[in-house]
Amino acid sequence: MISTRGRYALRVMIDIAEHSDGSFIRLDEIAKRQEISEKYLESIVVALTRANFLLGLRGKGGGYKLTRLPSQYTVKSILEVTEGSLVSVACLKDGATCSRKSICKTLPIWEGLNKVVFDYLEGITLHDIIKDKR
Amino acid sequence: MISTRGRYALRVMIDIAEHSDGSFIRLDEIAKRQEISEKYLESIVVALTRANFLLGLRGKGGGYKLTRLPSQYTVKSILEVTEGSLVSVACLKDGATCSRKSICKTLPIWEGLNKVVFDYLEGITLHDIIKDKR
DNA sequence: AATAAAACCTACTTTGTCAATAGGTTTAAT
DNA sequence: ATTAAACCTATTGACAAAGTAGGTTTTATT
Repeated sequence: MISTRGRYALRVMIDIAEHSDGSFIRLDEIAKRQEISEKYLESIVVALTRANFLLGLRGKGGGYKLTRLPSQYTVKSILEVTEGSLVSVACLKDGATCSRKSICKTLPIWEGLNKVVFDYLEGITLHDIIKDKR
Repeated sequence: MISTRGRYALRVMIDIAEHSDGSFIRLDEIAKRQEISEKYLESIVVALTRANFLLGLRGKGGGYKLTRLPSQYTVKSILEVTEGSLVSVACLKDGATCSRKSICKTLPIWEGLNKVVFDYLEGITLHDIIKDKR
């Protein structure tokens, strides 16, 4: 299940990619366009900035812009930065330890599911999403 | 994200499919083999029984058995019965209403994700899981 | 230098769901 | 009559998601 955090993050990235003409874009503009609470967006954008997905400029005339080309952002990377692990099942989380791991008949199913999801989300970039519009 | 409910349900179904010789299998045996709280399993098995995935027999000598062949249960169907909607994103839930639906650039992505997940889980049956063992 | 506008930071609250537990009731075989 | 099983109802505790509130720092402009 992908939460609002990740979904909003993707919408922000798309919004910036679409409206970017080299200058910085203010968060309140994005919030208005996307009809999302600016305060909530703040916490999401922080994650994107810390991961160097966005460059933030403070003060008057400030805002955000992309640090790379739209084709360099996969949907998967954006979701991972904002949601943490994208893994579909607790058994596959990083520190997960399970005594039945070696005998579990369902584990391979979850690994397969994971792969299918990852491959799909890795195959889509910001560029793919905005290309028809701009 | 698939929760313990659905994952346990799948393990129960596999367990019954593997140990079934036509007779009923007691829940406390399953719970012991699978190392899952019997009480918790109860609430899960109720859902499977109500959906006619299992047949329950009360009283001495009672237990559970499958109502169909293992090849007739897809992983998707088992998860859906126990987890409710398997949908990966709230926007796609049944009653979901969103004013941005028609203009949303991310919606097609979630629809695609859904399809990928559904197709994968629909392609695996109980029989596929147990076939090498029995 | 003062001011305004923007990002940035910290903490809190509310809500809801998951996971599990507890204790009792009904049914069926012996 | 007794025992063993499924079945039913209610409750709890923990945790995370979603959002809110209020203040601090940085930068451009006047």
